[in-house]
Amino acid sequence: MADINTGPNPLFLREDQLHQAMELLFYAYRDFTAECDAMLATYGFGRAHHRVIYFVGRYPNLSVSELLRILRITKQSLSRVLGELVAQGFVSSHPGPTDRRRRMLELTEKGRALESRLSTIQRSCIARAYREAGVEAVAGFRKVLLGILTGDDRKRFERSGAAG
Amino acid sequence: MADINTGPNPLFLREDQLHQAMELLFYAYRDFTAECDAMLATYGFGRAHHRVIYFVGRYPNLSVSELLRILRITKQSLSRVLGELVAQGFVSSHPGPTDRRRRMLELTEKGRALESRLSTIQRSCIARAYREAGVEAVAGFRKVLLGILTGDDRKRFERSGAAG
DNA sequence: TATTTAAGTCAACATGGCTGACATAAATAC
DNA sequence: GTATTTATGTCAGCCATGTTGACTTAAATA
Repeated sequence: MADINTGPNPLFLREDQLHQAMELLFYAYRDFTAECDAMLATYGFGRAHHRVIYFVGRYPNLSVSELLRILRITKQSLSRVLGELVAQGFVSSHPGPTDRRRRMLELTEKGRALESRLSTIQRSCIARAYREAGVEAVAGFRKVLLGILTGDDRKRFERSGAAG
Repeated sequence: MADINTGPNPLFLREDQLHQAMELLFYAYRDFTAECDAMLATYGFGRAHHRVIYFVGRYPNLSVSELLRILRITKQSLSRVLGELVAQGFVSSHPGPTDRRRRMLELTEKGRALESRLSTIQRSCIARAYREAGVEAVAGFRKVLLGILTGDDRKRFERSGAAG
């Protein structure tokens, strides 16, 4: 079997590159979440709480059903973590102005403080990688990740200008 | 530190771009794993089994402790899934030639078949994204992901030429 | 021979997914 | 105006996969 790296077999090289990409994604996700997980643990929270805090912070007045669609989990699963966050005053939940069945979710002051601490950790992680990799690398990074997305999320990103 | 964006408000844009990167990583990981999870379920396996199959396939004769270091889980956690895979004949485990305490893990024929099916799914996902994004984008993608890695894994990748 | 190392095992527990069934209130259709 | 659908919440239980702590065994090594 041919050499993995600098062989004269471009097809095999491609296979190996794809394999490496899969692995990189695993390692990157693992390392990207590790620090926040440790921080969250000091609050008695887990990664699931982080996701809720993140998306509610990013899209204020998100409804429960929209959050469910983003996270792709069941409402029973969400209910557990969201319930804790609301009960402990990190997230507020109010009836929507037009449709009063919908709950408008928002971060409270307390929630924003936690979100900020978590964001700082992850931003510094991404910022460091961006700085080291350079501008063109960043554009490529975003482009490839976008290509992996399958659903509506992709369109949302493309609209918001992330593809550039 | 070089500017990442060239806008009228580089600081704000940068913040937003970093936020978007975090979100992209979440969506990409979610979509990247979804199809395999469904396939694994038909075998009664989960994502944890996939990781073991993947790394044992990629690094034949891996020892248990090396696998633990890669996955960053406890041996008790690993033992559950690895035990199932060995018991059901997907992975073989033999004493090492020099140090007989070490177990050399390998995929069996059956294991390679499953690994192949899973790889096909993920490779096509990455391959599509690569194809759409282009060669330079791919190099940037790998470069940024590498920058996110914190431990030894990074060195291993750089040695193996993944930095492009 | 004593110690360390690699691996395995048992028990108990936490997190965060899942399904199914059911309740309530508000919007909407007929 | 009643019937239905929709958004949300809740209870109960199950499963996958992570954790800690304690202990065992066999092999390598000091």
